[in-house]
Amino acid sequence: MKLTDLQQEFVLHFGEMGSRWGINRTVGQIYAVLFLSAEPLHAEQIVERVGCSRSNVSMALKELQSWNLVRLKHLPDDRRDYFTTPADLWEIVRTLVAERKKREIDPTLTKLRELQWREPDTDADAHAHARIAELGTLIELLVGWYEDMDRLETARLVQLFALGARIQKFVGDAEAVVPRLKGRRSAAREG
Amino acid sequence: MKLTDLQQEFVLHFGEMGSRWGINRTVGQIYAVLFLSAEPLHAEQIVERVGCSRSNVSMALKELQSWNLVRLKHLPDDRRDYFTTPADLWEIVRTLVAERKKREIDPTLTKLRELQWREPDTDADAHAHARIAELGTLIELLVGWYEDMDRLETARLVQLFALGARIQKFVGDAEAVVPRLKGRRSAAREG
DNA sequence: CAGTAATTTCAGGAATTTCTGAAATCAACT
DNA sequence: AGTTGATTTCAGAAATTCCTGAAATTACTG
Repeated sequence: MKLTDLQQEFVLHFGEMGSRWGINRTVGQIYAVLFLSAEPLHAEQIVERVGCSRSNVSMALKELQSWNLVRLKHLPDDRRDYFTTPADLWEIVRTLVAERKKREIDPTLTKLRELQWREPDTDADAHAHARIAELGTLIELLVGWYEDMDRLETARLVQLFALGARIQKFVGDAEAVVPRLKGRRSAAREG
Repeated sequence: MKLTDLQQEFVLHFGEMGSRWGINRTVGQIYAVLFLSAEPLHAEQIVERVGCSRSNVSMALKELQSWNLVRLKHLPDDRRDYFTTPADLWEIVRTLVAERKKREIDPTLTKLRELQWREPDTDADAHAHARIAELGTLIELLVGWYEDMDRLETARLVQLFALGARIQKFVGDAEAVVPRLKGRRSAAREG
């Protein structure tokens, strides 16, 4: 089956965006095809739709699997591998964020912590050392927030995002009632 | 001036991470050098520190400027361009998120909206069309939340991130008092 | 305007990434 | 074990990205 114009355009767009998203064109296109398809697809069907070589599809699927972005399925009496993307878009978002964090943030956080152990050698190092520490603290704050959010049920997550800045109002109110909220942070997190 | 071991290691790390972050090694290294430096640096000083060609530094700085990640300074009686990164890390985070959104999200959102106009051609298209619409809605929700957050003062932002999941408690409470919060969303956003 | 210092541009070479077809591997069935 | 069909691996070709040195440009100075 060939793609409709609508689908074609979506697929080509994902291919073009691929490089900005840190994946290559084929991977982007294949993901798009799977994302749009109502049915799981096997490799040969993907070849038809994106028009690249069979081996390229194989490699791209491996890449998508390493990102946990596709699921492998099997049909009865058919030994081919079929692939899909999750129906739930929030699951996709969670996966995407988790994987990007793992690849783009975690190695740096590890390195920053490692560098913080070092005593600053020289005077000029003092500033650099402080800067590294500050960056580490900031990233830890953001990662901690993310981990908190990731634990929430999707319904709750949607609610918070939909609230947007109006969340502030509640926090402001609550702070008046429960002062020194910040001080309680680490204790509360451990629970 | 050569870099200390501490600085060298940080700079090399940023160079290596560059490809995962969608920038090249030189750009990553130069950013790292500027980030650590207590003083603004001119191009020749950067060449000394990262050990690449003068022209490469020029191109990399242009790239960093296109990301708004560096600031240009001038010293009295010195016509060279000096570069720094903002002292405030939250400003850096804001810039980074804004630029990544601009490059990685906005073009796709535009495309999705464009494709939603199209009538689904065939039956198979119906599913694809629905999927595209769903994705558009999700991204709009996330972008709306981001824009809301971006309007907040940094102190407020830090407060919210530090709260993490405990924010939920307040929202839950508030909902009991002000029901049908969701329905009020669009009206409130326009304010 | 000539001279000088700083920066930018750019053609082409180096390095890296992506893609392909052929061969190898794997797994189910006889 | 042998056959068939699906998938993976991999060496090298193709494409892309990155980097350099030389030349051009910009902008200040005397």
